[in-house]
Amino acid sequence: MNIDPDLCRVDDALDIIVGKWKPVILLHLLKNGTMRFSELKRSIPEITQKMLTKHLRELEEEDIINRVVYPQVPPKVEYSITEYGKELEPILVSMHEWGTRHALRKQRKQITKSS
Amino acid sequence: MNIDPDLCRVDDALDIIVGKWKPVILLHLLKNGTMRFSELKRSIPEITQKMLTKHLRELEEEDIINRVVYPQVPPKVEYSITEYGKELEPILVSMHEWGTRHALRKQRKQITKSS
DNA sequence: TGGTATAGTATACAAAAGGATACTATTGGA
DNA sequence: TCCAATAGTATCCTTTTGTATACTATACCA
Repeated sequence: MNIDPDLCRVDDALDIIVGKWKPVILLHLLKNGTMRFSELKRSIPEITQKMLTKHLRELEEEDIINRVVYPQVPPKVEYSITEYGKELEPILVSMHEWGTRHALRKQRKQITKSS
Repeated sequence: MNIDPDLCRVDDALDIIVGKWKPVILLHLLKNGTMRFSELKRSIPEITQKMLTKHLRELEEEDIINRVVYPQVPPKVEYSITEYGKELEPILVSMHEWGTRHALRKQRKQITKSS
């Protein structure tokens, strides 16, 4: 099956997935169901609050995740994948599988090069 | 099936596919088999030579495409997908399909908003 | 003799993405 | 009375990515 390059919609999908922390955010939510902002932050220690907020907002904007604010102090905000967002899972899985093979291949290439 | 976010290899795959013109370059090569530099350039009129060269070099570096130089003047260089690179096709196809649905969804959202 | 074609490089610049750090409001608890 | 916890903003800076434009070598053709 061949995609006509002029009607290519790959970029529409990439726009959603691309972002330094987006895949890992999505995987955490797919794995754990519902998570608070602070739980996500703790699960991805290297991310800054700014980037976490930014990526969550972008994913929410595209209906990939839900954001629920509880009006209490200190604040509580919960994030979860939408049903629509779950349609991304097979793509993430196949990218993870391909990426795993690719990482191994590069590793082998390095070893043969240095020997 | 759940991917452990800490062992996530999605980014390894994204690193290869991401780049403003990479998907469209790959689709052209998947569709047409072998193409010369100038054919690709003509097929993607808005791309600059610099970006075409850069993306082709990066794809070559990762064994996704082959580059064959014919020692003649004016120069002739042919590009084609490697067998390994063809393993990316199912991922591109599913991203294209998801992207198509997503574009339609956004379009519908726009229409209902404006009416 | 000068123009065309090919597959690039080189240089400078603009825009987008990401990072570091400090700051906010509010309430309960020590 | 002061500190901790939560979910953010605001500001400034650096890095990465992409664009614009000019330039190259060489052979063929008119």
